[in-house]
Amino acid sequence: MAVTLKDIAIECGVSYSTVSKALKDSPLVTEATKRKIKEKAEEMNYIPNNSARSLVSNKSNTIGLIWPAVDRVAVTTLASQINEAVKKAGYFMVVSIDDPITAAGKFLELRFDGVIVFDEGEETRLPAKITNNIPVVAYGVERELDYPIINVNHDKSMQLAVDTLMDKGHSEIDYIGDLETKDIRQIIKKETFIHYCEEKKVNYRLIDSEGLSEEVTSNSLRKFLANNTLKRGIVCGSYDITMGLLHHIDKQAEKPMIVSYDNIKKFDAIDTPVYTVGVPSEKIAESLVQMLIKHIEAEDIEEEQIIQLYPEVTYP
Amino acid sequence: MAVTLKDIAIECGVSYSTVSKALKDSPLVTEATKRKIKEKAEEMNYIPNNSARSLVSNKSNTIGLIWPAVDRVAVTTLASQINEAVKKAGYFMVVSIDDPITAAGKFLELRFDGVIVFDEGEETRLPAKITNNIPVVAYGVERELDYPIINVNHDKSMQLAVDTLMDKGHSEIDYIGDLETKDIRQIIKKETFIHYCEEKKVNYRLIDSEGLSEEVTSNSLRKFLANNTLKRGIVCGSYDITMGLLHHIDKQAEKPMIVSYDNIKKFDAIDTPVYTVGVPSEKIAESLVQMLIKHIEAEDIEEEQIIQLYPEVTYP
DNA sequence: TTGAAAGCGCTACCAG
DNA sequence: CTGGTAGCGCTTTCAA
Repeated sequence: MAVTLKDIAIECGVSYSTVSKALKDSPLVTEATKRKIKEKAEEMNYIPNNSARSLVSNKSNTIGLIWPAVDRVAVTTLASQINEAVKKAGYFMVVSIDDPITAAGKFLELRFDGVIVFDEGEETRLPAKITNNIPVVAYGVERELDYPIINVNHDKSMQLAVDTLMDKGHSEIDYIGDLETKDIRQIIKKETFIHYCEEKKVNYRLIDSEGLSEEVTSNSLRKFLANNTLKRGIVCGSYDITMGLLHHIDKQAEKPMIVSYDNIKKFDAIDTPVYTVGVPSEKIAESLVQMLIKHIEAEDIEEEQIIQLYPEVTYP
Repeated sequence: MAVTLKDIAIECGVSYSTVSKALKDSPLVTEATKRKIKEKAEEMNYIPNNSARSLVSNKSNTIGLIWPAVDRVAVTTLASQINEAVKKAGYFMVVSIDDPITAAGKFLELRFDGVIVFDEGEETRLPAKITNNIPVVAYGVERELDYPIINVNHDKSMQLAVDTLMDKGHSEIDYIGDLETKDIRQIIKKETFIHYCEEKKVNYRLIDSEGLSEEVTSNSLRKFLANNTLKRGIVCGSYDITMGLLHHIDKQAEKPMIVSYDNIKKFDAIDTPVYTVGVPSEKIAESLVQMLIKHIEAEDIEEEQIIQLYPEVTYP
């Protein structure tokens, strides 16, 4: 059915190993034959068979991203940036929104070259059975894993957030975030906020967003605001949470100062200026991909398992 | 490196073709040998090589979803539902956030069994060069394509929206949507709204959301509301646009009646009740996958190229 | 510079 | 019921 090397070889009157070489731009083939073969291939609409290639070369040139929670905006931005970085490295990226173990298993069967996983806790820990067979890099929080993990230091971000507010004279600060959660990132943010405020003698309150999405935050804040008012300095746990908050203060004349976690460009589109803390998402993407490629291309490098990335503050 | 059928065969003292059959649960193998082989395979952590399989059987059991704009909430919901439907059909789904032509080309090289593409206009039209070689189904608007497309009848949805408002006594209606766009879905929604209002002698206004995201909508509305007030009946072009609108009317005591396009469960999470029109996303997913599978499993079925799905109204 | 041939891991067919 | 074997499309030696 589909055009193969052999078909091209016949058309060109050469052997199919020559065609193979020509199409890979091998120096072992004359420019003239190369050109002829390439033209024919194009004309015949040749599409390389990755399965065959992968079978013999043990390389599929594709990497898999495991991303079960498709719907958080900040993560979405990261995914696009990872896609770009992967492309730049000469690979193709594909994402699965299945549960992590299933996805990783399938990636293995498909003989992908590597996988990136958004680490969210125990449910996203990939078993050794899998990670022994394919390079894996995680994005998350510092924890013991048998594959490298990029730590974006949520704690440092929160300290930076509080410092930023204090610098502007705020000594009373509200934290809006997901309080009742098992998501380790959220826990770290909350805990660090508390400890750091105590250390710095800052008056603080914790306000539960009751989840991570904008809608739940907005609803939860409505209830809160029925009997309370917000302080003049606010730390938000994420982009989506900030959006939920903005529902309520959008039309307010006197706006509070908001420092939000998640350092993504998307904040620029918002009308209300918001300070932002976190590792810029391009840096995270760059770092993840570099690490993974290194593991794919060099066999068992003895490397630090935890890569530290440090947050920055941005003001639009 | 990785365990192969041969390795298992040696361990079990059988031929590797027997192992192949046993692992596929073929009736041609005794239960006893089957069990032994399966156990050994498990124990040795055998992972089938999809490349090899695909090479000989011409089947990868995976389908690709092309989804370049990762960040619209309604679409996100659809993607998860497609993933579920694909799984139920015995396939694995993988998504690419690359541009459609690149993605489709890669899917072809990877010898995936089919592709689903979110059709948004000319830039997402897949060339015959590709579609001749792999079954494709699109989700979008009725248009001429050389592969089947699921039409969710945006026009009918808009009529339904206006009817719903009229039923409740509204004779003045605002439409909030992306007005300056090349996205055919947005155009159809807007145009139908206009024509239908004229036909029904409804007083209407068009308000530009200046894009499809919640943020831009919110900003644009802020400007609008500086000099205007909204009518008591509003049609919103999408879930995200509705969210943008809610920024402004959240705290209002007297709420307008909102009918939003996009029929997804997510609306249930919102505090303000919103009427919803559109084809429920589970139905879209189901339909897309069924169609694709049909094309994968039966060769060139002479089939209607356009599948019509009709909208429903929902009130939480 | 080109060609021949082995072999990647697997399925499917045919022989026993 | 089990084994042997051809061959899927390709890369990669090795020979010519």
